[in-house]
Amino acid sequence: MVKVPNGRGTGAGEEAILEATRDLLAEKGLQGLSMRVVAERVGVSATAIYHYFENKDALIGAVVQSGFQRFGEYIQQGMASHPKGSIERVRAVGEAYLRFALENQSYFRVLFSLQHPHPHTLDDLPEGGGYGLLRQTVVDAMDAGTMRTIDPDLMVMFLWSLTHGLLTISMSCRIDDCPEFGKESVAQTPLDLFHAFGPLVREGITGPAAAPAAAEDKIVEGGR
Amino acid sequence: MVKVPNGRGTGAGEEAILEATRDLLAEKGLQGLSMRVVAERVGVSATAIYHYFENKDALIGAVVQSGFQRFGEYIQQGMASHPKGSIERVRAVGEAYLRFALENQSYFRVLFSLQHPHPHTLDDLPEGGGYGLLRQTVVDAMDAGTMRTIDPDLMVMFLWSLTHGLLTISMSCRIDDCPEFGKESVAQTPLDLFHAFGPLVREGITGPAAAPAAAEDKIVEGGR
DNA sequence: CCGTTAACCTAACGGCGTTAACCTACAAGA
DNA sequence: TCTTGTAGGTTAACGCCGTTAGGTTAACGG
Repeated sequence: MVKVPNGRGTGAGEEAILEATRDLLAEKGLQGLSMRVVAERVGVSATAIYHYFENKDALIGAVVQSGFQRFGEYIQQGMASHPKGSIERVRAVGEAYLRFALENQSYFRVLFSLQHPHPHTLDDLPEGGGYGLLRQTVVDAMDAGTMRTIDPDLMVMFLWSLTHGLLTISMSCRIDDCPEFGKESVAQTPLDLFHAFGPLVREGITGPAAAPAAAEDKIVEGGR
Repeated sequence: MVKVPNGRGTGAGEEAILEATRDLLAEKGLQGLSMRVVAERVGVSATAIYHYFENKDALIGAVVQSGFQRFGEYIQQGMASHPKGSIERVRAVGEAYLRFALENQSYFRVLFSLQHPHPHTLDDLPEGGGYGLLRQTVVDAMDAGTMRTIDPDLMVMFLWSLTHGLLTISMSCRIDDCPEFGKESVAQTPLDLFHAFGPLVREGITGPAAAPAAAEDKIVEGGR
């Protein structure tokens, strides 16, 4: 049998449920997401969902999967904007990471929730949850000589940690109504901070290359 | 009136409730924490808690506060182990951060939850949630010349992001049953990774201070 | 002794995830 | 054509949950 369209009811089946769940997640966040509310939006009773998903966790898990899919698209788009092997491409991947998180905050909060770690491993995610893409970008840059050649996995973890940490710290403060997080002297938005990190990432925290002379009074770096 | 010990019952009041909540959080995590369970452990009815805390959120908020207190103690202990102004002290603060997170995982997951950001700003936390301590450490290092002199808040955000990101990425994978996260070639535990980051943090991702003539190489970045 | 009040209690409400049991339209096989 | 299987639902209910309302008790201050 080849899955005939619809026996009867109103709901368009699994995809309709997923879509409603995605929308509700984006609108109300994880708190405002209950089986009954999802069902109401789809136009079925709450228990109908259990014909498609084992339980609420599985439903959210499916949404998480598609969230990582979209995440991967952001990353790939970032990569496409700069030539292979360039350090700019590496930075663009980071920027895409930021863009995804900021434009899909409710998603991001669930994908990287500290509470119920959903997929459990990187390997059962599309593109390894973006890991594979970033890794390839890093390897290319090393091959091209634009980046120090070390264990690529170490480099990936370094860049990923930095970017992810920046985001999660920002979001722990509700990002918008937390003016204290970015102090006056420093860039305010995560994206500004990300750019301001540039010299530190390239040259390290001890100082540029060798010459302290290069470090005139304030390197604060305007960013854009 | 000066708060006479106990009118009557068994429970030792507010502190008993807090202690039970802390314990349950450490044992079962946030999921396993309900008003009724807390009450049962204390030996009172669920509604008794509402005489001390406005609601569940307030209760957890109080626990979060004391969690940050303990967090600050870890940081201070890390600082105390190395001389002021040394780069080792900066690293020790990061290590203390890791130690706290790994030894108090359930706590950490709540303190930095992406779901319900509890304290909302750094300023109404003891020690600014550790920010103040790290900042002082950084300023000392800059004064001593062991660290590049830039906007200290920028430096703090850099170091904090890196460490925090490393932790949250690890913990998104349940840390223990996620062997994939640390690939074979790379250090396995977050602490190992933290140490492995050392050269990258000090010298940057472009390479060790080999590059002599300042920045002709690939400093294309800068802005845009 | 009396009033106040802190520190509890029980009962209940509405919402949650989930299970059990039932229904019904349709496709396919006999 | 009739039977049967099944996909796609339904309602009712269970046991949790956070929270509210309202009552009770015991110690204290005056």
